Amino acid sequence: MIRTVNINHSKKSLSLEKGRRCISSSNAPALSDDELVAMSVRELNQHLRGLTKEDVVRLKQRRRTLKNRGYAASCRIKRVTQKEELERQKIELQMEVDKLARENASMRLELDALRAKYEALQCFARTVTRGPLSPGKVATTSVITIVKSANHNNTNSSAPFSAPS
Amino acid sequence: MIRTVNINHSKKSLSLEKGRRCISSSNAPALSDDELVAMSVRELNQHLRGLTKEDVVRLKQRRRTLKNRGYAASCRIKRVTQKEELERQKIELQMEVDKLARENASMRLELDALRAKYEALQCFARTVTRGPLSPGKVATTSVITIVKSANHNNTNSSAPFSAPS
DNA sequence: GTGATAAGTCAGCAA
DNA sequence: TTGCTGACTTATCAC
Repeated sequence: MIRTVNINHSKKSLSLEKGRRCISSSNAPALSDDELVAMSVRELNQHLRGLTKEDVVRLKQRRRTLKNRGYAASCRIKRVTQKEELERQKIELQMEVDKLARENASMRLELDALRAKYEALQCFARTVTRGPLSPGKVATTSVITIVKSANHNNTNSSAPFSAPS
Repeated sequence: MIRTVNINHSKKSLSLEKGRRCISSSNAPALSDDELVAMSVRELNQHLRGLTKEDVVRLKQRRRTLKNRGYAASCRIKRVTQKEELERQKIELQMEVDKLARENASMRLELDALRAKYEALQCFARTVTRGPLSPGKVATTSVITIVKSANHNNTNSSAPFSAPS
């Protein structure tokens, strides 16, 4: 749904003279939309001198309408800005989730590896301590074997030296 | 910015008869807005018999305008729905971030504790192996090799049998 | 023709 | 009075 929007929608002049001054029914110079909308109330009152009460009302109404046009525009801009902001925050959060998930995974690996190493060392320590007779070859073999299969067990078996949390 | 909106904005009837049938300039019964907008083209054509070309155009235009009114309404609804959806997703992501961060923190603690335990055990193993008898250099060397492959941590190693965490 | 949407108009609220 | 926003109308686009 791609839409190529014409930028032609803008500035429907409320004065029928395409945004430039003109001579109204009286002798006062009329105002362009831009001038009228940018004018302060005090300035406006000065331009109101010598106009029909009806003309005054009309001019004020035109000013109000022009102002409303601007309000509507800023309202729309605000709306899209807020939406973009929400989307931006969403992307940001998504990236944070990804980052944390990666950290999490790598820590989990590290934890598992360390657990395996710990168990291996613990096994080794056991053999060493309870076998004062022939500690040599048996111990070495044990350690190497365990290390090679070092990924399986998750939690601590109660062991002589361990201090489980 | 809480606004109590009047639900009074609705259903400005394009037919000037407050939404009920009336007798038009010809003898055909006029249609309410709801009827007109819900009507299929075929049904509409049947109601168009015996009307001025001008009336036909007017009726079709009225139908189009009524349709547009509906389109505008669904456009607004869609807009707020999407915004709510974005906010919902944002909250969801935020919760996921929190959850992952908690997991992360607890794993980090666990990791540190395990590292400390590992170091303690390692210390102990070293003393035992190189202590009383000379129990085979091979075993000792093996252990030390494994120890070196452990990613070195800064966590305080304390007494051999202490139970950190 | 039908549906959607940007811009503009108006009503009505809030400050 | 000023600013904002919901509903409506109109113009315009895509299909």
